[in-house]
Amino acid sequence: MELDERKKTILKLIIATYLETGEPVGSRTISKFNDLNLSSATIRNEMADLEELGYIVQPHTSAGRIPTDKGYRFYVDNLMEEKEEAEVEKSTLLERVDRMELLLKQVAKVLAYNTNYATLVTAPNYRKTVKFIQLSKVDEATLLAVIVIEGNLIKNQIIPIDTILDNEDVLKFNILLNTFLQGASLEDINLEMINAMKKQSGEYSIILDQIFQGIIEAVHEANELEIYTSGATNILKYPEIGDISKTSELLEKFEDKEELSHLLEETTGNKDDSHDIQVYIGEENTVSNMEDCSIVTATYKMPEGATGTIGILGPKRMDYKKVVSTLKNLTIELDDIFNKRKGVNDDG
Amino acid sequence: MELDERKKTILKLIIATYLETGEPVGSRTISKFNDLNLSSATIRNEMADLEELGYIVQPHTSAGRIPTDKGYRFYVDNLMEEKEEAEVEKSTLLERVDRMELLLKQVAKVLAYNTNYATLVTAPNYRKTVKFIQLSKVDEATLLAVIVIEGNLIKNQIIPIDTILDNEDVLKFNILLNTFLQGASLEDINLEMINAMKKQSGEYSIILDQIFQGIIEAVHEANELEIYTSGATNILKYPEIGDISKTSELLEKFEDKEELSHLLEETTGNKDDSHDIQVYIGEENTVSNMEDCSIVTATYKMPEGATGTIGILGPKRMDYKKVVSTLKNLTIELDDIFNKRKGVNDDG
DNA sequence: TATTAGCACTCAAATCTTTTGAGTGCTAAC
DNA sequence: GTTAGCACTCAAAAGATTTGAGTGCTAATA
Repeated sequence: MELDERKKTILKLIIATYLETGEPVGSRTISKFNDLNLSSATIRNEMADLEELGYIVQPHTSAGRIPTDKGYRFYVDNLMEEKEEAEVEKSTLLERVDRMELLLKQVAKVLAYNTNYATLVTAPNYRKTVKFIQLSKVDEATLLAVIVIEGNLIKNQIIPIDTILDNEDVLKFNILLNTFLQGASLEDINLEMINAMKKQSGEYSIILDQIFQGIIEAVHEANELEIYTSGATNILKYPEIGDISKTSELLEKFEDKEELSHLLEETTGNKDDSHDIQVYIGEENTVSNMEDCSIVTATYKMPEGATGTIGILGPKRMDYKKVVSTLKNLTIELDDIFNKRKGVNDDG
Repeated sequence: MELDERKKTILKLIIATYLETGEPVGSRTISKFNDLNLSSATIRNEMADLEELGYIVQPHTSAGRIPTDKGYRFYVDNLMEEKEEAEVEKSTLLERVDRMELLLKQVAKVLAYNTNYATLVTAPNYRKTVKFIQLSKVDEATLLAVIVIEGNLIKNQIIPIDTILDNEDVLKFNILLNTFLQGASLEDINLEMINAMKKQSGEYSIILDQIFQGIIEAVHEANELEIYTSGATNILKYPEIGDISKTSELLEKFEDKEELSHLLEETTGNKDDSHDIQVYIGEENTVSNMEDCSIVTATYKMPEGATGTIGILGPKRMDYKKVVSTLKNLTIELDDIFNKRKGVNDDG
């Protein structure tokens, strides 16, 4: 059986009403919509069909209907038209920030504030290259290495050393490091490369080993997938997600970057949706404890084709319209910022 | 009426039992302790006295007794002897970290993990002086200022500039900045000082203004009271703290650094306790929504007399013994680290 | 005089019972 | 195909009952 127009209308009304109220929707409620002009009995018949088709379900015999995952899916794919107005207020919220890290933190925050859901943002998976390295003497026993990576990601690393270095030594090391590492991709920087570099330069000393060790650590850190989250406590606002213990587990999961990257991996696999917005409803994602949640992710693009993800985690009964349109606006804004930034760097 | 020994013993047993079970404690339970050899009737009489004195209270007529704030207070001050054993496992948990920021984050984390309460740690209020400043060219339009502060607190600041600088300029600025600012206290670095410095050096340019602006911002940031927290979700584990909405408010408060610094201010005012451990029980702290919580804070010391605070936020029914002893051990360890570090810096 | 056994009493919490009402499916009429 | 009507269902709310841990008081005891 295909869904005819009337069934679609009724399904849409049921889901929209349920999204608003959170209560199972009965036939009487739907029959009251003027433009429908159908009695509750007719609605009941239609509802029985919709239930048979798996779009809605009764929590118990004498209750109204609530959407199934399949119902939500159909709603998101076919029935929901997006809100377009909300654009005005949002565009002012993102301040220009020239450090990617701070920018993405802010994105997560703004989004959580706007939607009242938990949000997560990953840095783009761009090829991270070293802009430059700066080695400085902090005191007799300590060096500081600062590594600036394309996108102004900055890593500081304290390097304890055994030997006292004079400024000339430090300068020499600086030149050595930058000669070899400037422009190098972080993935390429490993022990072998550094060994090669040592050989080629003819330099060798224990100090150099210590310094390289520090650089490797910093590079390793910089190369880790960063995930920025915000609004975790919003999860508490939606009791349907579960009892305290379930919510608590979910919250802990949300604090665990490992788990989150796992989640994002899973939810950004297939890019079949328009505008790169992905909606994962209920059990469509297989992470445990999240079967009562939906996850909406959007992909933003950097000029060189690198992409990052913005995600929203909320209850299945989520305001999909708002979330999708907010995400769209935000990715557009982000694309914009990255492209403008690129422009500044190239032209100015 | 004064508390005689027997009353003290009984009060102690009541509170200790309540801390374990979380259930109101009845006379029968207490009378079963062998070394007491009293009937429940006698205990009842004593309990009636203790209630009249305000140390315990009945949640309802036919229930056992639970401690009042006054009861907890007496327990903490006079009845509780501390656990001393737990030391062994803890001392290995703190890795040596040479950046204060990372160290304090780790302290918060370790403490939360050990106690299952929410924890907060403030950086010490030491006189922050500039160790050195490093200005580097990121690209044509951008400088990076790195400020290293005593205690290896590192601040990075991106400074956009209008004019192209060559390396010589940057070097010149570096020397200028370090000549004037090395060893300066952050509080002293403000616009006036910088203006004076400009005058005295005879340097003047728009670039310098932009650089100084950036430095001032970074200094300002570095000078803010940093609070590191961990284990916020532990709050969810103690249902007695309140229903979801109350817990949620508490959690949000715990994410708000402003609020937390307010809280810490309040709870570290009077230092009358031994070993600088402060216990604030229930309504003893006046922050709203925290009347069902207790806060235990400890003060750690840096060599120059600067101090910082470690705090634990948990339910009134908290394992005070464990918390106090854990905090003591941790402050000792911290004192140790700071003193050793100082040693390294001075001697090696 | 302090302690205790005994007993009637209290009251929250657990359990069971009843009522309510929103909602359904089915049928017969339109 | 639509709808009015009606018997039926069942979760949730409200009410009634039972249970049991705990109390305070009194009178007997050491």
